[in-house]
Amino acid sequence: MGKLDINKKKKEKSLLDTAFELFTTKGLAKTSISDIVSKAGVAKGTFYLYFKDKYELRNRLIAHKSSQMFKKAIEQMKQTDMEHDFETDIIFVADNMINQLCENKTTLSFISKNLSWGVFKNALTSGGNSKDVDFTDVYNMIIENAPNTVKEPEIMVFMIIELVSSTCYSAILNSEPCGIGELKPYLYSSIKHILHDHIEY
Amino acid sequence: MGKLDINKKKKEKSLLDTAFELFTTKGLAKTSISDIVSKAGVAKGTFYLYFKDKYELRNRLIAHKSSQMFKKAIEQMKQTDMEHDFETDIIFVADNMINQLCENKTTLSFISKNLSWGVFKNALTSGGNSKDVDFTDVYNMIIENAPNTVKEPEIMVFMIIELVSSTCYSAILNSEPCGIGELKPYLYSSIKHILHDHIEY
Amino acid sequence: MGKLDINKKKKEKSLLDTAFELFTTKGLAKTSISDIVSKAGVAKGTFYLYFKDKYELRNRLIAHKSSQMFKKAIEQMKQTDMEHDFETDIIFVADNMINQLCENKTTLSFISKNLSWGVFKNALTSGGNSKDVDFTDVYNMIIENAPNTVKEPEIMVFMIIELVSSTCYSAILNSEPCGIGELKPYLYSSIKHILHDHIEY
Amino acid sequence: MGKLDINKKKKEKSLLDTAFELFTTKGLAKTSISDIVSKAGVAKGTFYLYFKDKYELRNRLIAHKSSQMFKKAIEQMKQTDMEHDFETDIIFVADNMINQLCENKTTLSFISKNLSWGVFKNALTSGGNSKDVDFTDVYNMIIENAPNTVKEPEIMVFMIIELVSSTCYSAILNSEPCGIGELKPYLYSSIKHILHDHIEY
DNA sequence: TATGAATGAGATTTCATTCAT
DNA sequence: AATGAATGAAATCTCATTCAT
Repeated sequence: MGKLDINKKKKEKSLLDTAFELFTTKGLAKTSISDIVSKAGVAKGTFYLYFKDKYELRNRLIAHKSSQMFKKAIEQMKQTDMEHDFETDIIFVADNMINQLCENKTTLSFISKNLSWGVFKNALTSGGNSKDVDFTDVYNMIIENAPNTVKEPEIMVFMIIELVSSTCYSAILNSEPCGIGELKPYLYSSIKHILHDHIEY
Repeated sequence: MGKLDINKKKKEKSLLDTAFELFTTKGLAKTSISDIVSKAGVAKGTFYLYFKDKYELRNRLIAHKSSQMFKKAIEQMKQTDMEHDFETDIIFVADNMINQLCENKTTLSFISKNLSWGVFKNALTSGGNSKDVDFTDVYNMIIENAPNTVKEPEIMVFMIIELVSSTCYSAILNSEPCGIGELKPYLYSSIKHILHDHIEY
Repeated sequence: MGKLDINKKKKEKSLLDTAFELFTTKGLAKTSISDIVSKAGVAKGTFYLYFKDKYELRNRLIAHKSSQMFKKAIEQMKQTDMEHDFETDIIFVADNMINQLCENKTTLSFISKNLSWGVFKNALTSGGNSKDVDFTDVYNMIIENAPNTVKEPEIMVFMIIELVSSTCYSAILNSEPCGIGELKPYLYSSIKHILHDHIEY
Repeated sequence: MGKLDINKKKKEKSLLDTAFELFTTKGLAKTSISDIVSKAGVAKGTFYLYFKDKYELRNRLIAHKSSQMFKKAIEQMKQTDMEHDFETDIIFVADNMINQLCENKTTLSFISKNLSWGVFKNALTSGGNSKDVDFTDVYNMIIENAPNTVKEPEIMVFMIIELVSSTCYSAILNSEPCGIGELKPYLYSSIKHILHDHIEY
C-alpha cells in the first residue's frame, strides 16, 4: 500500500471516527456533514469522495462497530480454557458482548437496536465488500459446533440476537425496568430455553 | 362540543393522520412540516397551534397507535369464552397484537421498535395526559390475575414485550429469517419459558 | 386584489427585473440565485416561492420581453395612418421590432436567438398561463388580413422570424458583417420575396 | 509521429468525442469537466493539458464539426458533373449541408445556431490555428466564381447562412412548422432571391 | 506527461418558524 | 383560530482547479 493509499485510509478513518463521536453525542439528525468535516479537519468536498451521504456513513459505522464487537467476543471465547460446548459458547459470546456494551455505552446507544437481524444478516452474507470481519466463518463455526441436530439454527440465532439487543438497550442505558446485572439471570435463562427449543437430542 | 371545537378536532386529526401516512412512507427524517400541512390541507402556521414540533407529533402518534392496539387485544381477550388463566391470557394478547400488526404493516413499521419498554412504561405511568387508553388498569389486572407469586413481574413483561416487538418487525415486514407463521411456535414457546422463569409455584 | 397580492406581485416583479439585468450583464451561467435575491432585496427562500429555478425564470422573461415588443409593434402599426395592406403591415412590424431591438441591445442580446419559432409558437398556443400578451389574436389578424390566398402562412411567418432574428443579432450587436442600417434593404427585400413566394394572386 | 504523440492525439480525441456526446445529450451547462473526463477515461488533470476550460473545448468542436461538413459539401459539389454556375453551386452546397444535418441530428443540435456568422467568420479569418479546413480558399473560390459583379458578397453569404441554419434547426429537429422536405422549396426559393438581389447583371 | 485526491468557495435548496393580516 | 408569505440560517452538494506523486 503506497503512501497515497495510506493517506486515503487515514482520511476515511478520520471521517468515520469523527462521525461516530458526533452521532453518539448529538444524534444523527442533528449532526450535519459540515459538523463532521470541520471536526475531522478535511474539506467538505472530501466527504463526498468517501460517502454518498450521511446515511451511508452511518451504515458503514454500524457494520464496523458491531462486527468489531462480535469479533472480539469470539476471540476471547476461543482463548478461555473452559470446556467448549455449544450452549456455554453462546452464553459466553452473548455475555461478552453485553459486557462490552456496558463499558461502551456510546456504542450501545449508537448501534443499539441496529445490531438487529437486518444488519447481522447483511454483514453475514455480503462479507466481501469491506475488510470488516467476515461473520460467515464465525457463524458457521457456531452452527457446526452445535450438537448434531439444531432445528432451524437461523431462527434460533435471530431470536437470541433480537432478545439480547433490545433488552440490553433499555437495561444498560436507562436501568429500565432494572439494571443489566439484575436482568442477566433471566436473560441467560431465556437464551438457554431458546437453545433447548431448537436442539433435538 | 361546539362546532368550533369539532372543527379544531378535525384539523388536529387531519394533521395526525397525514403525518402518520408520511412518516410510514417517507420516514420521519424525510418528512417536513411543509409536507404534512400541505397534504393535510391546513396552513403552515396552524401546525404550531397543535404541536410544538414534528417530534411531539410523532410521540402522540406512537402512544395513540400502540394503546389502540393494546386496548383492542385486551377487549377481545375478555370477550372470548376460553378459560382465563394467566399464561393463556398473555399468549392471547401477544398473539392478538401480532395479528393486528400483520394486517397493518404500516403501523408496524411505524411503532415497530418503538413499542418498547420506554413507550410502554411511559404510557403506563403518565396515563393522565390523553384520552388514550390508560394502560395501568390493564397492566395491573394482568399482574393481579397472575398466580400468587410472580417474581419481578415488570422484568417479565419487559422481556416479553422486547422479544415480541423486535422479532416481529423483521419477520412480518421482511420475512427474515422466516415468516411470522413459522416463527410463532418458537416465539410462544419462549414466552412461556419466560413466564415460567418468573412464576414460583 | 388585496394588499398582500399587490405585495406578492411586487416581489415577483423585483425578482424578474433584477434577474433580467443580471442575465444581460453577467450572462445566465454566471448569474447565481444568490446574486439575484441579494440585488432584488429579498430572502433566498423567497425565490423558490416564485420560481422553480433559474431556468424557469429565464423562460418567463423571454416570453414576457418578446411578447411586450411584439405587442408594441402591433399597436404602433395600428396607429399609423398608412394604408394597411398585408405586405406593408408585415414590413412595418418587422421594422418596428428591429428598431426596438436596436434601441435596447440588452434585450436583444437576451432574447437574441430565443425569439425563435419555439418560443413564438409556444407563446402563440399556450396564451393562457400568463398575463403576457396573447399572440394568437395578433397572429390571426395578420393571417386573416392577408390577400385571400396565402399558401402555408405558418411557414411564411416562420421563415421571416428566423431570418430577421438571426441576422439582426449579429448586425446590431457586432456590426457583422455590416451595420443594421446597411443590412435593412437586403433584409426587407428578402422578406418581400418570401411573402411573394407564398401569395397566390 | 512517435508513439507518444499518437497517444497524446488519442487522449485529445477521446476528450473531444466524449465532450461532443455529452454536450449534445445533456447540454453544455449541465456537462461538467468531471463528466467528460470520467467518461473519456482520462484523469481530471489531463483535461487541463489540452484545454483551458469547457468553453475552449466547445469552440474547438464547433469549428471542427462545421468545417468538416462544409468541406464535405464542397468536395461533393466539385465531384458532380453538373454544370457549375454560381447559383447552382451555392444551392448545391446548401442542400448538401442540410442533408448532412438531417442525417446527423446530434451535430445539428450542437452546432445548430452556432453555425452562425461569428463562428463562420472566425473560422474564415483565423484559419491558421488548427488543421481544420481553411475556409478561406473555399469562400474565395465561391465569390470569385460569381458573375463579375456581386454586390456585397459578404452580406449575401451572411444572410443565406443565417436563414438556412436557423430554419433548419426547427424544421429538422422538431418538424416545426413543417418538415425539412416541405420547407426546402421555399427555402431555396428565398436563397435564390437573395442571390439575385446581390447580382448586378 | 499523466494522475486523481483534495480542496473550498459557492451554488442550490430546504425548512422550521414568525408574524401581519 | 387560521392563514401563508416571508424569512434566512443552515444543510446538501457541485465542481473547477491545484499539486504532490
